[in-house]
Amino acid sequence: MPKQIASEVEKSLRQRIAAGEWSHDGQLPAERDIAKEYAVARNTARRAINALVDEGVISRHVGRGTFVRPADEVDMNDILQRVTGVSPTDMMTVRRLVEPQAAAIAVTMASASDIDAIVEAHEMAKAERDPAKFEYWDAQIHHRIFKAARNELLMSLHDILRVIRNRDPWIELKRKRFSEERRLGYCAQHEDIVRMLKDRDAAGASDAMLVHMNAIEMNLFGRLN
Amino acid sequence: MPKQIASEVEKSLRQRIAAGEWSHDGQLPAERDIAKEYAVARNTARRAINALVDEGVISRHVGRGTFVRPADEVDMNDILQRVTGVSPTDMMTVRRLVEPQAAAIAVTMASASDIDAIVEAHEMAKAERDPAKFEYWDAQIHHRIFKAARNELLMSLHDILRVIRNRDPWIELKRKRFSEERRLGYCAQHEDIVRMLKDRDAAGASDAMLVHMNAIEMNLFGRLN
DNA sequence: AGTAATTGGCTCATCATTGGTTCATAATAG
DNA sequence: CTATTATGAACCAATGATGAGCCAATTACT
Repeated sequence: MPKQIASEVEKSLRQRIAAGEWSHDGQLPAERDIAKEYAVARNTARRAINALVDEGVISRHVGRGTFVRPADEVDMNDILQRVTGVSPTDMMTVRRLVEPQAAAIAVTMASASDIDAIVEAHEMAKAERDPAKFEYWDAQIHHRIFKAARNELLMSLHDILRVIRNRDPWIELKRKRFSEERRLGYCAQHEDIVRMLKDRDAAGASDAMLVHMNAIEMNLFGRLN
Repeated sequence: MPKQIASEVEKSLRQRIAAGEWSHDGQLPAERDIAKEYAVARNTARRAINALVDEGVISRHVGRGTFVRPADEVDMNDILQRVTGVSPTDMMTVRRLVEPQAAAIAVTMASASDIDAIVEAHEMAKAERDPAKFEYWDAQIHHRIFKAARNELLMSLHDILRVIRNRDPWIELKRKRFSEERRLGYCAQHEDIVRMLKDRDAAGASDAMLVHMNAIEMNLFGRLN
């Protein structure tokens, strides 16, 4: 029964690596030997090893062998830990840095349907007076702009910012500083951004987004940093 | 007797799933085996299973099997999983977007000792001809510039970029495109950046960093995107 | 310097397993 | 009788595992 033997092998290898079995010189046995040890085909062992390589746990070199990679001085988990408690000021600084440029890139990369999707989110936000739902469509506008930039990494970075902003302290902050007046202000700013995107005006989109970021920051802190 | 046998089976399966009978690896027996176990036709077992799939309790995959649906939480780990496979082009786009601005912020936020630390890394890089060690100090320069910007989030984002670039495919790419000539070019560009930082020239630092990013991109791809 | 051995990279044909689908037939409920 | 459900069988398509072979980079040996 072919029940993902590869992932079993992968799990086992990961454990053995973590246990330091090959920490002496960092070299794992040859693929052919690993396959023999687990009594599987070499291709199966390879798939297991591939997963670990993709994860960055090990590295391979033709003619030399497979090696345990020295742990990054900074690993993803540490970053995770740090990033969750980031301050609103830092967040806004980064947003002000990234979002206008993302909008500019979106201008050059977006397809017509990307623009349509952004416009749709904007229309939804305009029509929505309930704070929570407006919040959702607001986030969608920004998300879709990043998506329109067609850069996976950029999108992922934006996702990280979003996740942070959905954490508890942020939700409180946003709720307290929300008003119908401000909602209308945001909508007007979104309108400008969307127009620039439609006009394919990169500099204009970037500027409009910066204005929007500044408005958000003013509303959150009562000042710019 | 055959009256709603399917829904009897469905009920039984639902119970067994809830009881955690297959929670080990989440895999249910093959349809043919379930049918055999309940002594019903495969189609009957299928109808029972269909109901659970429609409910979202389980999911099926041709050639693999039927699985208890893992609770799907879209969180930070998923994002980080995604970013690990990002393309060099996307990476350089983001670096070109972020690093010049980070340099500009660093100009206004850096303490004297922050600048010293950057200068030190630069001196070390200049003195180091071994590719791997130069690579290290090169990374340190950029890292310390981000650190000088004194923004936790910005630093974390940069760390994420670094971790990605320390993955295997990137290491290969960097190694192949490395030469002493290019090392000297990088050093000269670093020199410019450092000078602007010392002079507290934000626009100059940003420009110098952009020049550096473009040089890296040229070396990696032979062109700018 | 040149050669052989080792090692990862890659492709291919093949097989077994598994869900996806259809169909003709039989049994049961209303 | 009619409609629904169950049965049993067959075939399809996707997936994963296998084993074999060859290539290319690197190392080790002569």
